[in-house]
Amino acid sequence: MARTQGSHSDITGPRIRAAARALFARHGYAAVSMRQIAGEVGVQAGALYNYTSDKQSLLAELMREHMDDLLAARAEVKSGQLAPLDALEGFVRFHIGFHIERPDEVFIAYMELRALEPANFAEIEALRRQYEDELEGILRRGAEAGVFEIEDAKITTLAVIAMLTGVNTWYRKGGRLSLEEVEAIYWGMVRRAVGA
Amino acid sequence: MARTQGSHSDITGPRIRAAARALFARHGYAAVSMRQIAGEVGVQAGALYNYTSDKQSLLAELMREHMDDLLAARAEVKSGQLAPLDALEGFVRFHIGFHIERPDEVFIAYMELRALEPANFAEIEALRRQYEDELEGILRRGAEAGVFEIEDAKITTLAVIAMLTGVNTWYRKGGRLSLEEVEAIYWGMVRRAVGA
DNA sequence: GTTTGATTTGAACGGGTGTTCAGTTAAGTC
DNA sequence: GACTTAACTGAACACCCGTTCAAATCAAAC
Repeated sequence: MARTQGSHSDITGPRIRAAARALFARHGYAAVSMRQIAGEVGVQAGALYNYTSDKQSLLAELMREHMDDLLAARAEVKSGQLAPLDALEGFVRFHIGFHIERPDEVFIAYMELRALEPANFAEIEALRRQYEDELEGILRRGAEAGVFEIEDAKITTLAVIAMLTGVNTWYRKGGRLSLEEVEAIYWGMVRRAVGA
Repeated sequence: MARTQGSHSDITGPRIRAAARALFARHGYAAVSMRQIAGEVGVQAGALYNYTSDKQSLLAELMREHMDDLLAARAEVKSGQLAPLDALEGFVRFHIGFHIERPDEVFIAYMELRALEPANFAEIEALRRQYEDELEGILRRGAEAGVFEIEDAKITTLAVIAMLTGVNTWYRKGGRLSLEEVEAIYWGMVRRAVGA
């Protein structure tokens, strides 16, 4: 056989990315083979190369797509027009809500950075920096306005993001707490941590 | 040739563990081959099997050693005799100090859990739970005594640990801040986060 | 100085790796 | 219905994987 019945790039392409995403998240980039991904899709390994130039690009594209989604979703929030405290609350709730919906993407974005070749790493890292800069801006504005009490804006930014992203290590849908409750708990901790 | 001059298990054994630790931390367990580890030590791959039964055990032993060190070091602190606020400050400073000195071990312990076979995973996870339980105990004691204001002890525990461990993602020796300054900044954030 | 035991080599094992590509078949077009 | 193009197979490529083991050599003990 060669081309299979019902085959179409609009179907196979997304299925390949979905399989790669799930497998990379569960086992790690290096531990997943192209044949495993292909097997999950129900296709031979060679067929993957109609959709990606190589394994590295497959990973890099998944990461770039995730970071683009993140920045695009965040860009819809006009936090500059809000008071620092409201802007910070918005950021905390946005971060938790967005990340909780995409556990696989988040896991890959944080765990597989070292698997990226230098050029891809620089690109993804720049996008991440861009996201962090938004939180840092909010913190600086609040500190200048005297509503936040922080020792170091840069470190507070990293500490808050580390704390928030940690949600993904334990949160499971249908668990003890609803998304709203989780957001409220973390917002309480962040608000107090910045002295507001 | 066979046995090489000056070879001795007291020397080769630690060198193998050190090489594995460094390589696993930098590239990840799955991406590192036994031949790479052997090459770093200056030995053939077969020689590694005088020191470990297989690759998986090499990883598991590194992790267990790290967790044992962590728990042993922590056991020297008698936090139960301290007031909750002092106990919490001690925990925060201990965690940062201990983790900052062992970036490779910490990286492996957090990133390679998924590379562990079920039995090894359960063992390491139990040790980690043990460590987290200590912080949770401090938080519960403080909450009952009315000196902490927290919504959920379990989640606060995980949030604080995620925040503290995040130090390892950016801290570099000889950087802008001293260990003492870093500890002070994080202690400030944690103290406020728990409402004290 | 000989013997014993510890340590390493080097080759081999079976199998898996990412990637390429000629050949084949289905889908879409006129 | 003939033709083009899109999609996929299956085999092959060169190489790397973890692990084993007889043979060789060094260190230590007597």
